[in-house]
Amino acid sequence: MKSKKKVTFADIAAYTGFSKTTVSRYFNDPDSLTLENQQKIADALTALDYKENKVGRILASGRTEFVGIIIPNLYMHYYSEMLNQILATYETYGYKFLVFAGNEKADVERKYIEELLAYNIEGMIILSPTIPSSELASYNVPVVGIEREDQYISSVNTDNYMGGVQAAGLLQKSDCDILIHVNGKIPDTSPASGRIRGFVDICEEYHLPYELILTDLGNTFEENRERISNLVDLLEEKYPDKKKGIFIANDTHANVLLNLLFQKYGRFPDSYQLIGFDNSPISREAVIPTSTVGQQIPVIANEAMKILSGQMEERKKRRPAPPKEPVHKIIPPILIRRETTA
Amino acid sequence: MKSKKKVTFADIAAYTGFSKTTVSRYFNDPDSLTLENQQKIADALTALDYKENKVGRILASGRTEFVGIIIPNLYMHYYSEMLNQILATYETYGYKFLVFAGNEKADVERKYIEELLAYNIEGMIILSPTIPSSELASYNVPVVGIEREDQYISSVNTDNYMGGVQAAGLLQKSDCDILIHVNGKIPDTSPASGRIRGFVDICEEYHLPYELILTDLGNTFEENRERISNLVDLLEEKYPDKKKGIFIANDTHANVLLNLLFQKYGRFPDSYQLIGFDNSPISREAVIPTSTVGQQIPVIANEAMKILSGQMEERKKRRPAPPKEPVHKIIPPILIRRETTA
DNA sequence: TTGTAAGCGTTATCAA
DNA sequence: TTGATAACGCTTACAA
Repeated sequence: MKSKKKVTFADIAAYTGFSKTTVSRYFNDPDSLTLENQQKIADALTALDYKENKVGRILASGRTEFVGIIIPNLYMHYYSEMLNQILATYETYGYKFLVFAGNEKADVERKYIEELLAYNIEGMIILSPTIPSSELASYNVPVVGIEREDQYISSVNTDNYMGGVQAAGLLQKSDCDILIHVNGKIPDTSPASGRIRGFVDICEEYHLPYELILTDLGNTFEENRERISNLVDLLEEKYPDKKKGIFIANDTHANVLLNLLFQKYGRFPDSYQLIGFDNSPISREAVIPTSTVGQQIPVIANEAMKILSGQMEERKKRRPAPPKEPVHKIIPPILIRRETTA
Repeated sequence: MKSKKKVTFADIAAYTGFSKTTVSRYFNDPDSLTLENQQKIADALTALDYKENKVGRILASGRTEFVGIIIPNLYMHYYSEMLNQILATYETYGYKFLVFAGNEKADVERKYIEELLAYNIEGMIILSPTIPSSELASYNVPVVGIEREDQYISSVNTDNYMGGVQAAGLLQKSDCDILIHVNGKIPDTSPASGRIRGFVDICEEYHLPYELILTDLGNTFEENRERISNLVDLLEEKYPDKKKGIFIANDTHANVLLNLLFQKYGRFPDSYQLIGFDNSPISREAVIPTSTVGQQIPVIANEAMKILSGQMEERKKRRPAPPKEPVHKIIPPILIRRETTA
């Protein structure tokens, strides 16, 4: 509405009679000015309604305080909640976030990374599984991956193995006749594959009858629904009089399964036990609150930024320590018992 | 891994024998160079492995191609999906997004806006209802609001009035004895208040018996659940033998209500009809697919960027047109009939 | 079609 | 404790 031109250090300098340098110091090392002069500059700042311009600062100092985020999408609760928690670290670490949703297309994500680099981002957090960590590492910028393949980059992951152990253990306690783990076809390099190993190890250790159903459950809700419906038919045919303990890949799928059972029986039948993964909102909001292996998303988000910020700060030092080996932080899951298990 | 120092236009200029200006022109107006020289520069670029640095460009040109987004949170589907769709406009408009989740605290959001301004963002999209549009307008940057008070800023909103009309119309068709609209206490300035007016107008026009229940339903799932449970008790007491047609504030609340009924009756009872608002994923993933007044989120996101980009481009012109009156775009909702209405 | 030179708003270096 | 001056990497008149 009012002033067209922006107020700069030069204006403040002219107004106060100091040099631009002194004005700069007021911001970056105020103790090096006398209190009196600090006050003079402070007054000028308000008198002229100075607004800081970080672009000049970036150019001169090379520090953008930008962190790039590549996320597969935001319609899955897991990702949106993770992004939410990462954004919240702004209060702690002060880094701003440039966010791209890559939709798991490698070339698209590559383009986004180029773009991020052009803005001199200081680091990246990668949730998308698409681009191999070897390539990410070659960009020569601190990178932290979350729940993705992480051989050549630092990462924060849920202890998926323990999650599988917890799930199998819970089903064991509820006297199931047969334990079933339903999941997609997960590559061994993905942290999520640990869930399967944890589940199997417990079943083997305690000689529990179990079955692994590793099959693509589809990418849309309709596909999920149809395939899980088929699964239910299959299980009821194969184990008609048995109590079935099901550990399913995530809470969204658990919800689909639960709804199918409810529609069929009007309640959650005694012949089933069910446990999901993630502790997504849907697990609480389902027709019956669903048991789940909970990921500690706020903890994961904070650890990721802690590691990243450590690496970014290291780089800014006059004589940075040589880049260390990638750090891999494992966060334990929290078993959440609700109404779909005894 | 390799080069420490970055390659700049000066390096390209030295390598090719051209000036920095010519190199710059290669990027911004390539046709002004001979094809031969274009090739020379292109070769140098790859030979030296040049990576663009947009910070210099921003400083010199004043154009950041940044758009700031202030969003209340990401755990509500509506917001995360809207953000998803806004991010997707990058492919069309090329603007990058700096995202903050403000959690509806006015002073926090103000701080974020200051921060955004310091990075010379060219425009803002505001989803948060917290800061009055009069204040947003005073920042002197193009602003588009979405589903919030918008007197002094441009905006894109769902046609909430029509949504209320559609909901009441659908309930009317299914022969309900009493129509009930459940909503929070919405200020008249919020676009969402139109839903109430649309609902009431139809009821009045067709002389349908109706009741308005405008009460705070709480901010957490547990609060929602308790208050909606009380609501059900109330309704069953007040209208024991009547067919109740309920239009409720949003799909999350509709889901809570639906689950309560299912737990009570083992199915969706004939004495109810139910319609929500938004077309959130939960409306499809509920125990019974739920009817809803659908918001066209991708359309809204695109319109918002269209309006914003128009205003931003206008500002860049040599002689910008005087800032016009705020534009208010209304997007019709789409009635989605599923299994909770006849 | 190409070049010169002056910025853009800070910070960094060296001197005073 | 303060200041002059030179970057930072690019764009943009204006000239040639």
